[in-house]
Amino acid sequence: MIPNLDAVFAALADPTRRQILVMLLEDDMAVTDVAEPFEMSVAAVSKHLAVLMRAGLIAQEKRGRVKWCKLDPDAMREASVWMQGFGQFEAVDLDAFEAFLAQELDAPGAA
Amino acid sequence: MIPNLDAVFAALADPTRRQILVMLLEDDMAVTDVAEPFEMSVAAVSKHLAVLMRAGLIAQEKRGRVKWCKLDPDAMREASVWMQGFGQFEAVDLDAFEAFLAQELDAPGAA
DNA sequence: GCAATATTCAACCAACTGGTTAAGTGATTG
DNA sequence: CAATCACTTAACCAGTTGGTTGAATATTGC
Repeated sequence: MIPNLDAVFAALADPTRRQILVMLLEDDMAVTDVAEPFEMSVAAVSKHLAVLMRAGLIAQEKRGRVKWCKLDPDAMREASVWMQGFGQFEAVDLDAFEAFLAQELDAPGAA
Repeated sequence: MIPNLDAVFAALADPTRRQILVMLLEDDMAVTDVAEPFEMSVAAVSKHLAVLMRAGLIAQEKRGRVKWCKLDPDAMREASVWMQGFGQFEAVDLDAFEAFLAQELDAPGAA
């Protein structure tokens, strides 16, 4: 799947949406509960969730009349990978970092 | 400095601006040269550069009548740090990763 | 079946975005 | 000095965004 960086970054550019993502980091939530801490209508939050959906940042699953929202970390990871070329780890030896990652992926949790 | 995540992500949401950043990864460039590969006016590119400036993603320095543009990686690093909580390294042992970073920062390039 | 709940849809609005062209501002060069 | 070059600003335009309210659509419980 080609990550739509336009949609991902545009979705992340709004503070309400970023806060929603942080909330979903804690736990999956219903739309109404996502909307609760915000001083805006449920319809507005529903639109924000649609934006996050289109960007692939969250997934939604309808059970009964409740739609559960959960993080979908793939899209953000893709965006993060795109960023890594820009000096994020400039103080770190990149080859060693890649070797570290390879080792971790070979024997996860073995460190 | 508090990174303005709104501005950084909004700036990254446009493909023209991302391409400009990639170009600047190669080398610092004058505004006219940044504009050359794009099928739009220099004025439009100048506006894109202003957006990247406001986001802190690039720096500009005027020498004579030429304004040189260079990457300023701090803002993107801040945004990247924000993202890291969202499962980016979920397949990786995070404690080991932090230890790796600490070691790298102690003895940079010694690996 | 009816009322309440959960969520979205539709229409609307003000503000912002990304582009245009034309004019303005400095710096350089002939 | 005058023309040119590098770049920004201003005014404008169409399309998008982020919010509103009110109606529509399921689903659930009494």
